[in-house]
Amino acid sequence: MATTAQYIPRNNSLPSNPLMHPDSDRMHQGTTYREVQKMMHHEYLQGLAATNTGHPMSLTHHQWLPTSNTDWSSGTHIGQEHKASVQASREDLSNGFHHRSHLVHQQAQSGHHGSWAPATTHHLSPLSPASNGHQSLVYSQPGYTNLNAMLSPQPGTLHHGMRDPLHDDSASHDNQMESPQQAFSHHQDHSDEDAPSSDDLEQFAKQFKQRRIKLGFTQADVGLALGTLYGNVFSQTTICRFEALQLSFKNMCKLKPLLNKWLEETDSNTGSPTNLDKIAAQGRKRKKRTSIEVAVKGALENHFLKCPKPSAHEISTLAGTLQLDKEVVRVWFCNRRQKEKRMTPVGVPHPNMEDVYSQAETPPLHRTLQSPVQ
DNA sequence: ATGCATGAGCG
DNA sequence: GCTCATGCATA
Repeated sequence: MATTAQYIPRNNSLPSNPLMHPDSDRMHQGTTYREVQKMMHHEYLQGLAATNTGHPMSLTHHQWLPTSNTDWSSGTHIGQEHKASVQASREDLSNGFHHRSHLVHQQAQSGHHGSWAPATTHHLSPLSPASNGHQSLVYSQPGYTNLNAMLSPQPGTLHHGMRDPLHDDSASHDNQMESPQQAFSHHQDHSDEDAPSSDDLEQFAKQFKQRRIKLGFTQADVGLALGTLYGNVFSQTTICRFEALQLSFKNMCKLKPLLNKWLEETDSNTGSPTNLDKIAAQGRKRKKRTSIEVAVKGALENHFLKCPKPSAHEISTLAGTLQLDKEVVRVWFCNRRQKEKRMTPVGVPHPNMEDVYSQAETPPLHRTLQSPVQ
């Protein structure tokens, strides 16, 4: 029953009601982003400018598309004054050379003030008693990279290496990496928010989650709060993925400052009212989620292993064979590829176990650590 | 927590 | 048509 289905009847709330305007997170006119802008310098935002300049309005009208012409897409929204803004970084700053440069376990800050640098080794009791509150809940950034450290990872620390830049071409020859960023030599300027390392992110995500829970917020709350505080609303999904390191490195970098800010703010004024102003439901029409059978999924997986990027023709063929819609297959591959690019690639539950690769034939995966989730 | 989906931006 | 950020809907 990989049946897909029709459109969703779900909700017919109406469009014309400007009051609750659901989405809005997609069209934002920059407002607060200056805030973010300074936080994350360069490229992350460059795509920003082009926010809602002009959408080609779906060239492809899928049947399931909107009947409701509603909001989304038709600008007007009530802005609550803040409304999103950032979102930027849409494009893959292929020129953005420096991301991933962090991969080099530059657990920098060798000598001095090694805040939480050494990663995974000492962050065990992060949730310090709220009593002291300040102190170092505010995760400071590494600030600068110690070149020396970069070049020589300590023997004991080279554990995970998430998506490496060089990809083992063992199986995939096609993968065109976006950019050849060379790890070093990226000047790290001052500011305060510089490119965090993978370890930084992992650490932060972990602590973030702990604090969040301790403070009694759900992932959805946080997503909403970010909207009210900084103008960027995020869904529960995104927060969840952030905590689980299931976003791309770049995306993690982008979100971190925001979440960090929320964290600071939130635990500084403890007991403050939970800004829960739910925004109501959405009115977007979406194709109903296709449920692909396990067997079929297996087949897709196999194809993926052989060829992560099938041609259009290949997709149709496959679609025909599997009795799926071509579009569904195409999207499946896109999603599958995207998963592979996350900080925590597909199935890599345990950080430890260094011996797995002895017999495992894990494809293009490089294990990463990702620890127990919740 | 995750699977499938949408859409901007970019060739 | 792809990548990438993001999210609705669902398991």
